[in-house]
Amino acid sequence: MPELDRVIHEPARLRILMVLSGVDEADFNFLLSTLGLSRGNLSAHMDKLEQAGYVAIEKGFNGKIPHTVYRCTMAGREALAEYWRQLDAIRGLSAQP
Amino acid sequence: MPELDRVIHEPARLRILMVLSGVDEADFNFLLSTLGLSRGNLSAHMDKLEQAGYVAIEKGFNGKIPHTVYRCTMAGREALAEYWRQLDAIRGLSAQP
DNA sequence: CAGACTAGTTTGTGATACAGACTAATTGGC
DNA sequence: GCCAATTAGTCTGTATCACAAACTAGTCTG
Repeated sequence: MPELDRVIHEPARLRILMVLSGVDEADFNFLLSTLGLSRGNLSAHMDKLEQAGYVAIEKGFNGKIPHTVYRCTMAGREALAEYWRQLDAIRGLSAQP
Repeated sequence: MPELDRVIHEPARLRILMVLSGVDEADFNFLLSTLGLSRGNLSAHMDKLEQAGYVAIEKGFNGKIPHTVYRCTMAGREALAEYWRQLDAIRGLSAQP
């Protein structure tokens, strides 16, 4: 029985990964406004994604204010592809005459 | 921002609904062996699905032993279809050159 | 009658999504 | 210079929830 990756399965993180996988890099505020999460929530999700090795976090400064940039790793892209495969498998679970 | 139906989004329940939507009716043990859940877990999920109005539960007896049959309701089928639509929307979130 | 099995349900627990409080630094008004 | 407000995140408290183990109710076997 194939199991869905719970790190990716969470809707907020799924959206984050989908956005990141299409965009090369994104900063905190971009994701914040794109996804409509609270800051605390976004921060927590990015932590999880980093711990899973799915995103890389680069902390720096934009002039004098802190600025964090997120990037989807190769492992993240692969896990995401695998996730969609598993979901397709489930989707095929119903239809047969 | 379209939100995924959390009742359906849980992998165990998604599988339950996919099976039920393709099968007209199924009993406890069939789902148990098909999905490989614990009895407690399956029972709890079926409760949730019933409370959401996605499955109908019919309790009866098979001879003298209790026998419960589950059926996917129309609302369940619609919610499931809507769920896949939302997921497709998310899936289209990344890809464009 | 005692022990084992069947079909579920209830309960306890550990994990976790989310938001609101908090920190640290910067900028603007007076 | 100083107070307030803003920015960029992080930390903490809470309420939910998936899961399994224990339990219930009743049946069957020896």
